[in-house]
Amino acid sequence: MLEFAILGFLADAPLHGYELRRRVAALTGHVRPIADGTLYPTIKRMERADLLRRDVQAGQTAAPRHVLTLSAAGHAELRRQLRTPDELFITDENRWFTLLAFLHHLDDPAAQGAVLHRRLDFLTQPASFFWDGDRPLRADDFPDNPFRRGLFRIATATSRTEIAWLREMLTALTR
Amino acid sequence: MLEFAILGFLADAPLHGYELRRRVAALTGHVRPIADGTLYPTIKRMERADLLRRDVQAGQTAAPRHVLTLSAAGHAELRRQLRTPDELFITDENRWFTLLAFLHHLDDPAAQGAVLHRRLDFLTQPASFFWDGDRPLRADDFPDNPFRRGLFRIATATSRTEIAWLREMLTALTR
DNA sequence: GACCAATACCTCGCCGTCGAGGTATCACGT
DNA sequence: ACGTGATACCTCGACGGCGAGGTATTGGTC
Repeated sequence: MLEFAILGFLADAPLHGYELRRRVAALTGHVRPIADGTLYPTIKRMERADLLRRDVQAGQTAAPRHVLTLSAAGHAELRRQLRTPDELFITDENRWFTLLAFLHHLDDPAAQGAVLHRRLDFLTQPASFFWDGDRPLRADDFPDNPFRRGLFRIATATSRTEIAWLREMLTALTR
Repeated sequence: MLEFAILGFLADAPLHGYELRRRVAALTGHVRPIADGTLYPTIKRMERADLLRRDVQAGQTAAPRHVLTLSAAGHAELRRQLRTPDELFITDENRWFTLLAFLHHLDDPAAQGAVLHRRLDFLTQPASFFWDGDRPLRADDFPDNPFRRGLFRIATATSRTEIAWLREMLTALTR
């Protein structure tokens, strides 16, 4: 997840770790802040895997900045993950949003459309938060529980908006 | 997270592990399926912490079922977590939805209202997925990136719906 | 009678993330 | 000259969750 976000942001532009941290925090950290102790080991791991290059820039600011640049292998890995994302990236809203933030890096409208289609399929499947055996429960099944009713109301509104957008996008992409 | 969902479902009714697994999967697994190897060790941990009791029911079905019942300490722990949730439960949509699913177990309208208010405060804060220094970027800042525009459109619609619902609920709760 | 799927529970090793600590430099106020 | 806050990077122990394995029983099929 974090690795994916790093690939995405570095594909936008080379950055040093601290700035990367701020951007990742804004994108996902709005929701789930990212710790120092997570970021730097991840960068090291990606460096060892040759996904990125590190150029130390001494001077200027306080501490020497390590400017991170995506390698060719890094670009390839980003495109691979964008083209064939894990199921979690389709179903988990946090991950899906991150995917969407970088989908423009996949320079192939058909492949982009395929990804959007997977999300649309997921959203249009019958689903519920609660079941009675095989019967999906709805808001009306909780007349005395305003919180669960709210849950359904918010989820329905969100998914309607997104489905509408996905249909628009798919029409535009295949035209 | 998983522990919280278990507390919530067992507060609804005593369940055996397998059924618990299905319910947790429907609530969060819609988004993030939960593995066997996560559930059972968690149950054990909670049993050791006296949050729940286990009664083995031999016979009937295939393997002997372990019916799990929330203890008084378990109920207290659930209420404690509902009353003073970690920040992550307010900001992360997945966690927030789980919280909402069980907020009715907090039998105190004022405390319920306080939790809703925290969420409302979070949603009405200025926020963006992307920043240019201190300036939050908007959909119009990405004229050539339909995916990021979509991101903004979906996020805005979701948050509007939820804010409206929260305001309604808060009026109803304090009346 | 043999086989297989479904039910139900369990173990273990691995990995990503967190949180609390630490280091060093520069800018700024007093 | 001194302290403080911001910048920037790093380490390490702990923990939650995953995935791949395993066991045992029941009920149905060939």
